[in-house]
Amino acid sequence: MAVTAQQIAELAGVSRGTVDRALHNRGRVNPEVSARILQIAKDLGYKPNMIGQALVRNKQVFLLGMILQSAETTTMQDVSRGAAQSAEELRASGADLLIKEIKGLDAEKVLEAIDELLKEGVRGLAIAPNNAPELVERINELHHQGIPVVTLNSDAPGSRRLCFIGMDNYRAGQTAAVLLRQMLPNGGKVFTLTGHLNNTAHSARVSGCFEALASEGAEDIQLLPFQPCFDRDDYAHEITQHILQTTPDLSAIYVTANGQQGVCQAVEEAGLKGRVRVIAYDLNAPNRQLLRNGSLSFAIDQAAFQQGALPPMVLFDALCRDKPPAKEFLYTDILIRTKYNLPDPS
Amino acid sequence: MAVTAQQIAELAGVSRGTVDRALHNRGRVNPEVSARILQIAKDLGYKPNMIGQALVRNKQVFLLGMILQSAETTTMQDVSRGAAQSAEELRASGADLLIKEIKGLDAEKVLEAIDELLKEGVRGLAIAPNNAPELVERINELHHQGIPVVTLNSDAPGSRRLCFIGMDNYRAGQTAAVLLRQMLPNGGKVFTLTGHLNNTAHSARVSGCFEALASEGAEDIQLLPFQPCFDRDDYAHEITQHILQTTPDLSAIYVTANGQQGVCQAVEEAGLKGRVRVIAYDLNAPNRQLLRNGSLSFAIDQAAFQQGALPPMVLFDALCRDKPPAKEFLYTDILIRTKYNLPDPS
DNA sequence: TTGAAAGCGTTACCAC
DNA sequence: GTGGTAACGCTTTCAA
Repeated sequence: MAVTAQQIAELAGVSRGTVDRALHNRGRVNPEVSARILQIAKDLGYKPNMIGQALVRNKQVFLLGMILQSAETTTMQDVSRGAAQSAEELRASGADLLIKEIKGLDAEKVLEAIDELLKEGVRGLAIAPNNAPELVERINELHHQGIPVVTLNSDAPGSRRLCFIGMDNYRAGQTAAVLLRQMLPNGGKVFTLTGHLNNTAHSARVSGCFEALASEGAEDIQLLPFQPCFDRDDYAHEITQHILQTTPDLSAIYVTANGQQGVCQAVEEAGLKGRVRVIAYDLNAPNRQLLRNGSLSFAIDQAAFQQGALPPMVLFDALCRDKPPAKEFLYTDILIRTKYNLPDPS
Repeated sequence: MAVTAQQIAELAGVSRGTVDRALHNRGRVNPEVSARILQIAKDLGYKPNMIGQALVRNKQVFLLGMILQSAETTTMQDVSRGAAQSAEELRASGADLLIKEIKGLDAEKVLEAIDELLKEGVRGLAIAPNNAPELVERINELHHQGIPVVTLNSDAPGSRRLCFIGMDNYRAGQTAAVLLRQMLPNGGKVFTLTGHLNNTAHSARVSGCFEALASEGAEDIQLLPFQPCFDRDDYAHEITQHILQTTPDLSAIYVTANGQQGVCQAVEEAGLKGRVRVIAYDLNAPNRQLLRNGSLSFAIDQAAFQQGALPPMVLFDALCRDKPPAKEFLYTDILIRTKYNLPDPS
């Protein structure tokens, strides 16, 4: 049987209440008594019983909050499902998770959501900031108020967030490079289509790929200058049509953001499906379809479920178990998807 | 605030004890009273408080058991880590997990471990049976005794286990086929090296690959007859040496079991590293090294951590929350590894 | 500075 | 069949 606070109290010749105050440095306890209690606790290897703590937490209200932008996307829906699972598990520990979903990208709404959640009394916050530098200051304020913040999916660089949980886009780009290298043993021309030029995730996916190919000495793979399509399929379609005309010996297209449907459509219309290979990101419904019909060779997927499931747990551990995250960057897995290793759509 | 058994008791004009018996069909309660209680509970949407239940479970002893064979392998160590994490989480629900690790494959020791765990009083069992048909009967006995059994990593076909948690090896084979197809756009000769001819996992990996290539109409990929190396690197080395001599235009080697080190060594000795591509299974230390130095193009990895983490949760949900697993086959993810998307070794 | 007691929600046990 | 009571381990509050 595990050691209880009651046993320590008896050994120290004091009451449970005193033991509790001593163990948690709540003050109002004689330093000598406190020292004796701490010593006994250490000797006996006292670990507070999580269920007892949960019971007390439960009778009060212990809230955590999460704010998701682009909630309408497949990726964020997976994130949301992961968060829901953690919420369920946290309920067994006496904590509740409030999730605010925001459609599209809107830093203003995020700031509002933060205020609302604070009003509800959340003790910690998980935010998917998605390249909104205006949030950095707010995150720092929260840190100052003692409200830990975890960023997920995309980071808020320069802020005092507790940690970031998401994919390492640079490594994802390197991974794409390996796939290109394996697909093109004899070299070839590769065109890269990116989303936004000022999006750090998209940029990292490009540079990771380019630099990995360079460092592998893949001179036979010729990288054409990359272009942005602003996440739009119509622009992607137009750009791809043009590239296919001007570069008839194109071997592959690397798409770092949305636009893969426009790309694949243009490739198919040109009768080049299967000959011009396409690599894209994320495992949404269109990409599942494109993988199945062979338009897409590979999709690089982020572990979105994990990105939702981990943050609440990290916040809880930091707040209730005095266990800050092991690392500042908790990178989630980089998943390579083909038509045969698709997980069940959830 | 959530509905409590106490509130139901007051509304029904009975005591908590009666409510408890009624809600859990423990008998010794007037059918009419029981019906009234159940009706009220339903109307109020009563959900038993998990923390209260955990508290009671904790004062008794609630044990689950897990038995792992081949505990010395990297894969099983990952499985073990996953199980340890679940054990930690389950402690917050008042349950304990006992893990028995067995080195190598030994059905006799598994049977002994089952007896030991039963003597300790486990209420459910997770077993990695690894192709030991002699366990089927024992699993059926356990089922008869009301002890649910979950198989993990490998299944016990024909037994009354609650469910299987592990990789779909046939789909993994299909996934390997896609990788081969992508690497060999112009076709080529592929040699398949398997482990044991009577190992269902190895066989499924072979047939999944062969049948996927056939169904894709990949006639330009010529599949040489496969051979077993009995999981031994020395045999694999010898076989590969021979194949490389007799088939100088070999394009790739597909290794479904252990032996990849022998294969890669032979390829390297023949000066064919990078020209003859190799695909292998699992992400152990040697494979990490082989991926890094380019000997291995891809490793197909099973989500071993999950295979350890899920079974205790499934057993707990089935036993304590009356939630049997959603499906008979809970397939874990099929992960494609390259040198750049390796997870941190844990 | 300390102690005593209440309370969280459930289940188990023992009277009746 | 039923109800009352104790118990789990912790935190909190109030009284001393």
